[in-house]
Amino acid sequence: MTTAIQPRTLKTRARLIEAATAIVEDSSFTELRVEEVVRRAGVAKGTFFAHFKDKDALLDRMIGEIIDQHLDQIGAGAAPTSVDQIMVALTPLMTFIGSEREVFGVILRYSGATTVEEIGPIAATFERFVLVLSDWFIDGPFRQDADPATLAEGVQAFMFQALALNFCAINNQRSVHDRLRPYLELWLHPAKALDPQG
Amino acid sequence: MTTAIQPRTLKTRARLIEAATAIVEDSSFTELRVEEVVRRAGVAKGTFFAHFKDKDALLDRMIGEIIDQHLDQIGAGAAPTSVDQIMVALTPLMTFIGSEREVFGVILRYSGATTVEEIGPIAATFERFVLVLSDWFIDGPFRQDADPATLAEGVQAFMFQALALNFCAINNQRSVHDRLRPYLELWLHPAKALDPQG
DNA sequence: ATTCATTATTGACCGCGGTCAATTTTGTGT
DNA sequence: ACACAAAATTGACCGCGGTCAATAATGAAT
Repeated sequence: MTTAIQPRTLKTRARLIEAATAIVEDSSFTELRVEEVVRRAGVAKGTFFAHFKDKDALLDRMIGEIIDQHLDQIGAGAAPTSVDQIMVALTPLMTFIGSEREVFGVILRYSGATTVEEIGPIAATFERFVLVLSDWFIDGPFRQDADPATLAEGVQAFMFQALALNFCAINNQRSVHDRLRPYLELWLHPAKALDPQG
Repeated sequence: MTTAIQPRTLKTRARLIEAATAIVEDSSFTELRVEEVVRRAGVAKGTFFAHFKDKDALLDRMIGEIIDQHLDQIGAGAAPTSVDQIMVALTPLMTFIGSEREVFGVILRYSGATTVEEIGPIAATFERFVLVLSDWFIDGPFRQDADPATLAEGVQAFMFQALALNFCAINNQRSVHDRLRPYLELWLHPAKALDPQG
């Protein structure tokens, strides 16, 4: 039998990712073209698709890696003790997700996986997001009547709601921050909301 | 000056929409092709793009109309007095949105408008969604410490969260319903959640 | 009826993602 | 060294959304 995976393969894949990264640095995710990637990498078009199922799979990997780096930062800091601190902690990630329509689009498409075996990088980061945030809600100064993971999922939902509305010209006068804060206040401090003194 | 809009125009547009509707009935939104639409309508490809900015604009219109019909139903019924009743009321709309990945995708893309003048049908329905649901939260048996519109936006966010997770193979064992209920319970009945007897 | 500016339609063409049969490269057994 | 099968690469090709200069149809003014 022959070697299952050749060194050549890894080298080519690295070249493709390198080329793609350079393109994003030069312009943006939106303007990334497969034909430009293979041109810079010096390989044929077909080679690209031998390495990535489709263009989105490459973006999935690149964007997933960036999100993971943000989660490293989020997880490394001390657990927030207020909604404001939560928003400060989440800001860099939200800024990235909201930086380009294309990025937001890919994340929305890839937040779900088609089959269990094919859980992509982005989908994985969203599981991780819930794990990281759940820690904040165990014994934190936030509501204790709910499953921490459910609270984390709620924060995720509100984050996307705020970002989606921000991409919408009708109501993008308010910043993502101003939009997210009341959601989180009501979600995480229902008692305080019921009674401002409490 | 000449007539601003010719009868011919309306007729052609109607033929295009008719053809597209027939295709969706025959197959699905996913399999709708512009070339098939113009073939059935008996016009050239360029004509399509003289009537619709792009393919998404047609889908925006078709899907927006369907969502509007669901909102008619939702608005016509009596205001729900429990989370379960809310879910019953929202079920037909959620079933439609979750019926096809393509439908969900178009809605996510078009829930926001690029410019204020270009608020599309789907974006309009989401403003209407908030209006309709806000009515339920004024003087209803739900939390009274929050702006009704904010509560409605929260329901919207959770609806999308539940739908998005449902498209995800990792965790689609739970139904959309089972996923949505705890969110809404915690969102709309924080006091009850704090004290099960209350 | 004829002119003429405006509007609608046409279809060849392009961009770009994605496919696949043919070809080349690679590592292993002899 | 050589043969050979598996793996990697190639590039012509396709599908389909979208463009645009050229052409045709329309209706108002005369």
